[in-house]
Amino acid sequence: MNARSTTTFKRPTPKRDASVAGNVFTRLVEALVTGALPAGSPLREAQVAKQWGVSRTPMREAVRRAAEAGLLTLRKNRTPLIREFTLHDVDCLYQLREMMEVLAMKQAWHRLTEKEIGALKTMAASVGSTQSRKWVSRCLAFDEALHKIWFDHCQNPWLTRLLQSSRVFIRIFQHAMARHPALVQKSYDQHLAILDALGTPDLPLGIQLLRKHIRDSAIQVKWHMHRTRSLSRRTDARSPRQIAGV
Amino acid sequence: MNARSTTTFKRPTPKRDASVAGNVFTRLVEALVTGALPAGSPLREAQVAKQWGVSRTPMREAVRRAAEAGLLTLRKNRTPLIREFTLHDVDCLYQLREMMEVLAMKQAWHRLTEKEIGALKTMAASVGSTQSRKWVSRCLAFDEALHKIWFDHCQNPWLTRLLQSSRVFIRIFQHAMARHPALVQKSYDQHLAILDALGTPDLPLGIQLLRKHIRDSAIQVKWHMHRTRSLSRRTDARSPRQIAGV
DNA sequence: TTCGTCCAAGGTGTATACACTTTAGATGCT
DNA sequence: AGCATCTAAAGTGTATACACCTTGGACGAA
Repeated sequence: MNARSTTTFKRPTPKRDASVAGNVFTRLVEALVTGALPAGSPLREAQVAKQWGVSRTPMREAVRRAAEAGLLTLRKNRTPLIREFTLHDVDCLYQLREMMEVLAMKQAWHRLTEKEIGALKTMAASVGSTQSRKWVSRCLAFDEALHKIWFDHCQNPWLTRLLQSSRVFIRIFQHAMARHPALVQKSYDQHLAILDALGTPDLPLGIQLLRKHIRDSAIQVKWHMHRTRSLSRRTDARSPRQIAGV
Repeated sequence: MNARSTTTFKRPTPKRDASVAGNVFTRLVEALVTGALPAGSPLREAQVAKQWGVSRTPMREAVRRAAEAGLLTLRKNRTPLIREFTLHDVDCLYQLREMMEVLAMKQAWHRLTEKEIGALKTMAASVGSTQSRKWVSRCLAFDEALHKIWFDHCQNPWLTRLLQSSRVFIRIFQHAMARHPALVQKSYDQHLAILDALGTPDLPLGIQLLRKHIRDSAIQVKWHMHRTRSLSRRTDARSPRQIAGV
């Protein structure tokens, strides 16, 4: 039971965060994003802590942080549940995302340097072919880097923080869809269009493209959610219903 | 922190959280808002916990929550500091506030009922005269209730959460200014104008008034901050060194 | 004096013990 | 069998113990 600190601390070792709590939080978020800890299931902090070889204290801190972020739902004196997102949640979260990212883009637009944009274009060009085994992950990395540009240049650290938090939700929604090349491809194309606009002074175009991209993403997520849930409920595939609108 | 049911602005809300951690967090936020724990000073969790008669565990949870909200700054293995807000922070936070409240108002506009608006008008009329000892607190309560209307009706619980968090900052900024009747009066007047628009279908007018109100508030806060800091610097001639760093 | 070193005090980070609450299964009565 | 009740297991909430880090002052050497 005792992972003796005296014996196992023979060496400072990797220690990225240097804090157990921070590492556990990162690991928890990752588990939630990938579905290793599946939505809807209870999260017993003692059990997971034991499994991960840490005490309850840092585990608890991670759980509370995740709950604060909206990833878990807490009930008094009951074990936390991993949040299941509804279609309405998706609408809400993407509405906020659109609002925040548009503002960030406005603030950042005139501060972007040629060099950074060039780096992104290089990255975009090097995602490789659809066949490549790493194509999807490179597309997602490009996605991340592109959005990060206005996250980081919006000159509003509070907005940056909010955007980063919201990214976790996006990653959760994306994760399940990464298996559908058509969706990834469409997203990539839209990112390319935005990137092309970035160098120009045409901010309204950039905003328009960004809005469209985010709204289309929301629709894709909802379509995918609806489809997989229908499938999981009934074994037979029913006719696809229109769920595009709110 | 517990989101209370709507329409209960009558109740003083004794707020039994039944959880030490929750109560401590509430108390901590209150201390930060009122300045009982002054900005810039270190927050030693063991010390405050002892002072408040609780153990370090719930204290620590409260501290981490407050830090997550942006009220404290954490440094690894060092005692947390109570955040001091800069003029730029004010700009940033009010920019976000404007963005979020405008969206909330848009979403809520057509859902407000005559009854609720009537209740607000009653409340507005009953703030009493400027001379009344409770005038300021009634104005602030009216402020709170008015904004709460679109917080609660925006149909986006994630947005509601963000707005509620941001309210803490506003309260901090307001606190110091509550001693200036002229500022409270101006704010009250603007609130009245918004309330008058609420019943009408003229959403653009409402948004325009709201934007103006928020921007004016930001200016007042910054003006007040600048003024008090200049004063404190001049009178604090004893330690000229600590000013140089700013 | 001035600088460097060492050490103790005080603080955070983590582990563990304990108290209370919830829950599920066994038991007994009808 | 069906239902109420009791009880032990399991889980969260809180307190406390302990390890480590940081800091500031005493002390000695240059």
